[in-house]
Amino acid sequence: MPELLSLTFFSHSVNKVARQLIGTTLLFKGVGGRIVEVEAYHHTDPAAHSFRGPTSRNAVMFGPPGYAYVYRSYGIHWCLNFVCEPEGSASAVLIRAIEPQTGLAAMRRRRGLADERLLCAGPGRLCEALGITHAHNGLALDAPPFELFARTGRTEIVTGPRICITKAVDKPWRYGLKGSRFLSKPFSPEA
DNA sequence: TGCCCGATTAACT
DNA sequence: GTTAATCGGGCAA
Repeated sequence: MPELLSLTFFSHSVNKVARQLIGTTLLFKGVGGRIVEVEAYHHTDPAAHSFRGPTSRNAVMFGPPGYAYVYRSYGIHWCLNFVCEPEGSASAVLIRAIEPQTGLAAMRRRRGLADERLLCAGPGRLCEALGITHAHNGLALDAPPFELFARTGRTEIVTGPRICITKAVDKPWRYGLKGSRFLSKPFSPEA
């Protein structure tokens, strides 16, 4: 069985952790799969929620690493982030897509009749499939309902510009599993 | 206080 | 390609 991630895994630079998270297995209440796409958000980055300082929404980002930051996007969807770096850095990794592996029936039920490729291909879709909401904001990642298992074997990673942002668009802080068909959007050029 | 916009998605034309 | 759904934060007044 792969190694369970500890909180110290998250205490490094947000781009390093983002890269390390590709291939990691994420389970929430026993449902989930392999992480295939993430994006890094550093507090000095105008696109980050923490850029303009703490608010009630982003408070968790200013706390210690290894905790879940869940926020509402466009007033509709939930998005899951992992807080990284030493406490106070207010940096986090947005989990954008996973490859559905465990609990497919539960994911399909929550998402409706979506085909498997689209079950978790996007931050909003992923949270809906796993049943993650605002109620889980601030939970530790090394204890139930979360389970995170280190990747095993060789992992080929591709990078590119982040998606659906309007600031700091040039930063190549999107990371993906090379060749995965479960990405929210392809990386270009897809090698 | 009010208005605009966004780390999105699905359902249109 | 375009647009609605829907709400917290930023910023102008």
